[in-house]
Amino acid sequence: MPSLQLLEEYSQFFRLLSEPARLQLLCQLKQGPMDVAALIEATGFSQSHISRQLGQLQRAGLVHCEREGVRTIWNADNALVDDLCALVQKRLRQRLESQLQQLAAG
Amino acid sequence: MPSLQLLEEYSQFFRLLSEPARLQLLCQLKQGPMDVAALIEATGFSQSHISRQLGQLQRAGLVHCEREGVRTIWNADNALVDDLCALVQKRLRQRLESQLQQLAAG
DNA sequence: AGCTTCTATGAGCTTATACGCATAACGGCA
DNA sequence: TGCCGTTATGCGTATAAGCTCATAGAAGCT
Repeated sequence: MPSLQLLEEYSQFFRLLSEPARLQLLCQLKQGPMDVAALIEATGFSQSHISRQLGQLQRAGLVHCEREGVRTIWNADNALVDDLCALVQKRLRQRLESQLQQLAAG
Repeated sequence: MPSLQLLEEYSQFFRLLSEPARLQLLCQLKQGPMDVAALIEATGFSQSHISRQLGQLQRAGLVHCEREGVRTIWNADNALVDDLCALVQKRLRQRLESQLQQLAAG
C-alpha cells in the first residue's frame, strides 16, 4: 500500500483538479497560449481570481508563463491532465451506460 | 473544449480523490474486502467518519458493500483510481528528477 | 521621474466540508 | 418483544479554500 505521505501528495494533486475554475483555465490554455485579459474574456472570472488559480497551477508545474512586455503569456504544460480527464470521462460514460441498461431491463 | 457541465463532473470526481482519508480507505479495500471494524483498526478513523466517506465513494461507484449478517463488507470496485494514481505518481517522479537535475547542474 | 497598464497579493467574507459526539435506525438473537 | 452489536445520520465546530476589493509591485512609455 502507498505510504500515507504519498497518499497525501496524490490527494493534493487531485485537489488541484477538483476546482472547475482551474480545469476551465487549463482547458483554455490547451487551446494555445493566452494572456490574462484573454482568460478574463473567455471565462468571466475576475483578474485576481485568475491570477491565484494560475499561481497554483504553476506551482504544480501544470502551466508556465513568459513575460512579453507588460503582459504575461500563459501556456499549458503537460498532457497529464488530458489523460486523467480521458480516463474519468470513460468511467462516467460507462456508469451512465450501465444505468441506462438497468433502466431498460427494469 | 469540454462543456462547463462536463468540467464540473470531472472536478467532482477529482474532489472525491482529493481527500487523503478517502484514498486511504480505497487503498485498504484494494487489499481485499473488509468490514468497518477492520477499517477502523487499519486507519484509526472514527466509525462515523468512515461511514460517511464510504458513502461518498459508494455513490460514485468506486466501492460497493454486501451485508453479511449484521456486518457490512466493503469492496473496492474499480481499477480507475489505481490508473489515475499511477499517472500522478509518474508525474511526481518526473518533477522530482527534473528538480534534482537542476540542482546538480546549478 | 511620473504616468499608465497589467499582474500579484494582503485582508476579509462566505461557503463547503471534514471530523467527532450523540443518537437513531437496522439486523440478529434469546 | 426486548436487548445487543453494527452502521447511518443530525448537529455542532473547526478549518480550508474560493472569491472579491483594494492595493502594492513591476514593466513600459513620455
